[in-house]
Amino acid sequence: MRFDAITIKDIATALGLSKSTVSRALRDSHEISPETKKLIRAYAEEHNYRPNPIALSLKEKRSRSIGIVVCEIANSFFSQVINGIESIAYDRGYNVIISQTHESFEREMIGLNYLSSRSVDGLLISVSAETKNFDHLKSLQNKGLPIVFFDRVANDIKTHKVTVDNFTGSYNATTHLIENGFARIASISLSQHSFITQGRLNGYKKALSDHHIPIDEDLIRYCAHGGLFYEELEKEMNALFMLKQRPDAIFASSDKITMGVLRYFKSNGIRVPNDIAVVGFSNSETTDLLQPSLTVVKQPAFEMGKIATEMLINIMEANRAVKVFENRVLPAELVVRDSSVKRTVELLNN
Amino acid sequence: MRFDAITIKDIATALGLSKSTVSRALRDSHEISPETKKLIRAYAEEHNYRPNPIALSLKEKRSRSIGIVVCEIANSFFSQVINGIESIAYDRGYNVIISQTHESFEREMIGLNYLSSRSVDGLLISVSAETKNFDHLKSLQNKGLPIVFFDRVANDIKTHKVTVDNFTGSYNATTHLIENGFARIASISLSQHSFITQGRLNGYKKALSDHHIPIDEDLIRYCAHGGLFYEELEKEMNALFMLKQRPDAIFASSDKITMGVLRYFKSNGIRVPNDIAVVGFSNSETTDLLQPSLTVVKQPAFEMGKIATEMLINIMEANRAVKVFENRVLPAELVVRDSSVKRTVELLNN
DNA sequence: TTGTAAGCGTTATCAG
DNA sequence: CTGATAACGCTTACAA
Repeated sequence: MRFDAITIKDIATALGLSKSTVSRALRDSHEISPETKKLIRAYAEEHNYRPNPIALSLKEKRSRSIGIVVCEIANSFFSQVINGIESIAYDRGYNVIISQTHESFEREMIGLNYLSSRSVDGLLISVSAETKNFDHLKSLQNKGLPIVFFDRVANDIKTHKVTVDNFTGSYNATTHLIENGFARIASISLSQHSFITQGRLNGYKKALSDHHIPIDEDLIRYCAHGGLFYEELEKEMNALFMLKQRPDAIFASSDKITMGVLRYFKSNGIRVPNDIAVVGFSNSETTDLLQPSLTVVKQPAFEMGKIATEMLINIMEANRAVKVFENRVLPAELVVRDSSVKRTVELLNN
Repeated sequence: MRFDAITIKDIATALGLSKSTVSRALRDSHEISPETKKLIRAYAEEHNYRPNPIALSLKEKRSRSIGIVVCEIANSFFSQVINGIESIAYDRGYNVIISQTHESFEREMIGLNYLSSRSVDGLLISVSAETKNFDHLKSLQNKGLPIVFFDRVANDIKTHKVTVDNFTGSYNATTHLIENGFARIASISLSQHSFITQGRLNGYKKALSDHHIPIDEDLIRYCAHGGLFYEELEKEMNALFMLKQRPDAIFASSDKITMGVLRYFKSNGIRVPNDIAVVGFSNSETTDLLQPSLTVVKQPAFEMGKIATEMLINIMEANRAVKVFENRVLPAELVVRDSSVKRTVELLNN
């Protein structure tokens, strides 16, 4: 496909045929005689002919590629989603191009610009923690770009969406803490305006009120940059630990934040779960190896990627404009481990 | 850039000029009068004109994109490398397309096929654990595709390479274990033929022999698939623990394998470092939070990505064929934590 | 059944 | 200073 790439034209001249004949033969058109076909295909095979996808894109005005926008591929949740996306996309003949925002709105814009200029045929996006305004996405959609949101969605854009049941996930996690004897439960999450924060916070609050525990706004903290910078998280944690009444448990609502919380405890000599219990959203594959093993709310990330991609391809390949959109909500799973259960003396030595 | 994308032709007809004039004005050619330029640029600006990169690629026979092949983006080491790659690539006006092998030779071939057919202008690759034969890469290179290897390189392909000093990294890790009183040190690494296994194993062996410890081949194990499947690793670990003389320390030579080893110990109730000490190659950002905190050999992943990309772009943009290649070796850092140091009684309770 | 020509968006060459 | 034309690789009316 490079310097010496063979083209249809080359085949045509070599065989003394026309470009169109060759093109048709290669696409197995019925209007080409079997012998000619055979001849052409043999030659193409022998010379390892590969159609030039760039020329095709130009002609067909589509690239057979899907753009993905996530904050960080280093985040287990997102890398699992990406694997799900790829598993479907490749089967359906699409390739994916990944763009990272690193939780920055500006980077999101740049990435989006690139992807759309690069003529992706569709977009799968989980917006950055900083993103409050969705006009840029609306405008892309208005220009005809099919978009499907996953995880961090834009409420007011009409399209397919795949999310996890943030409310129930948090509700269960919080309830679990309450049932294990914790009552001053703090919450630390992404930026306040974020879609997932809303759901997760509501689940947390509902669990508290269902158990007649008053909601203390001092215990509810946010990280505007998703805890991508440790300092951001540290500030919030410090605030929490300066309270006259310290929390006895903490519910962390994203992978990055959960790890930051543990790091904070470690560097400040705060022991889990003795001094404070922890439950966090996380899809990391090593949470069971942590000290102590971590109770997590786990999302079906791979599944989410698959579903989002199927939805997207459905829009892309639809003959008429899709008007009715689906809002798919997947269950989150609570995995109970040691970080959220009061230790008995026996366990101390392990 | 989609359905309603404005083109040079549109501008030309709207302004009653020719395509060439518009094209030239947009590229700020000196042969266009200031007024015409102004007019055209104003119109282009107003209508948000963006050159179509696909048309450009077709014309220029290059896509301004770089292909990346790694085993898994979920692996911290590789996601850090990718961030390094992006940091340079975007600055120099290149975009990146990522392909994952999941340690499979077949997938590597498929990905490579895609990337080359997609006309990437250059390739950055760390081969899969299964890859023993490099003919496919040689042939791509012969077709004119610039390639730079990082981390897992192909020895017999002549091009730039960036690796870490695997030998010294392992030597230091092993020496550290020896100096801390361990003598039956096992090694578990990627497939035997892999470039990095060779270096890491040699460092391990040299450290042993420098300290007059005999090399016991029973203690040297390999994971042909890089420990991507836990069962693979479990088998090797079982073999190790079936020995009459069990190892008292283990040196794990990749991120995935290191985590697998810890998981093995955890599920078999083997305590670290009491029952066995552990040092492993890892770039994971949570190794300090593990139980116990993990002593690691850490690679300058981001740096490696940056350097590899600079090298690649140098080849791609060179006016004459590059004949002299560089083999850059970066230092690995040993981070000593608890998993490799015999515990005193005081430490037991934390 | 096969060939010719136009077009996708762009730039380069050559005229004017 | 500006315009017409060809070319990149491919598909597809339309002609033959």
